[in-house]
Amino acid sequence: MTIRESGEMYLETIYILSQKSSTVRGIDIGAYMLFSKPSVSRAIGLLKKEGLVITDEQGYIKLTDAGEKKAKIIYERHQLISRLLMDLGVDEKTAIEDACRIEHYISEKTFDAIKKHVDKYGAKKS
Amino acid sequence: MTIRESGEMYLETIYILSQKSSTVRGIDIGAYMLFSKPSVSRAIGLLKKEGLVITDEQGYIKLTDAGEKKAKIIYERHQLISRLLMDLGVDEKTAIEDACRIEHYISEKTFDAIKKHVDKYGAKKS
DNA sequence: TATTATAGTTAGTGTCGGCTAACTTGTCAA
DNA sequence: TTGACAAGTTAGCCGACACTAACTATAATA
Repeated sequence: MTIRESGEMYLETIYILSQKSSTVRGIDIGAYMLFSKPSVSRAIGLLKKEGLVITDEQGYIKLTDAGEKKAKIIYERHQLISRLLMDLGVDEKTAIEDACRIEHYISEKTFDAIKKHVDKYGAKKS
Repeated sequence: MTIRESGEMYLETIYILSQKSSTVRGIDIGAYMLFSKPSVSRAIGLLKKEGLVITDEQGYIKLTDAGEKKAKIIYERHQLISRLLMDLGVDEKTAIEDACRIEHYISEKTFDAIKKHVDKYGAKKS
C-alpha cells in the first residue's frame, strides 16, 4: 500500500508543524487541516503502519527518517509550484492554494522542469 | 450536485470523441478512458441528470449546449496546461498526462495567468 | 478529592468512483 | 429461425477518505 494524496497532505502538515513546534499532536494537525480528530487519528495510524510516522512516549507525533524524506519532497514541490504560479502572476494566496492541490499530481519530469525554470527566472518571492 | 473531477474527465472525453466521430457510444468512452462499461453507464447517467449530456434516438451520446460549454472549458485548460509544461521543457507525452490530472484543480485566476503566459511566450508546439 | 476539559480512539455512516457478474436487447449470420 | 455477439444496464462490492457520536484516559482546577 503506497501513500496517496491524503497521506501526502498529512505528512506535509506534520513537517510544517514540526518546524514551528517541537511537539506535534493529532489535535494540532486537525486544527491546521480543518479535519476532525477521528480523521486525523485514522490517517496517522495508516502513516505509522507505513513506517513514515511514530509517536513518542508522550504521544507526540514525529516523522521517521523515511517520513521526513518524503515530507521534504512534498514540501519542496509545494514551494516550487507556488513560486512558478507567482512567477506567472498569480497572487500568493491563490498560488499557495492551487499548489497545494496540484503538488500531488505532477510527475518527476515536470517537477524537474519547473525546478529549472524557477531556478533560472523565478522566485520573485521567497 | 455539481460536477467533479470524474465528470469533467467524461465530458472532456465525449468532447474529444465527438470531434473524431459523429457518433459516440458508451463503449467508445470506456475504450478511450480504459473504464468498464458499467462505470461509463453510471457516469453518463449522472451527466444526463445534470443536463450536460443526452442520448439520441439511436442511443448515441451527445453533449448538450451546457455540456459542450463545460467540456470546451476543460479541454482548453488541458491544452493550455500542456503547452505551459512543454514550454517549461517537459516532453509532450508527460505534459499531456500531467495536464490531464492537474486541469481539475487549478483556479480561474491561475488559469488566466497561464493563458497570458502561453499567449505571450508559449506554444512552441500546437 | 471530585469535577471538568482536553486529547485520542472506536464504531459506524456517507459519498465518490472505480469494479465484476449477470441480465437485457438488438443485430447479424449460419 | 436460431444462435451468437455487441452494447447497455442493474445489482452489488470495494477502497479511499471524510464525518458524527460516544467512549476512554489523562491533566488541571475548584
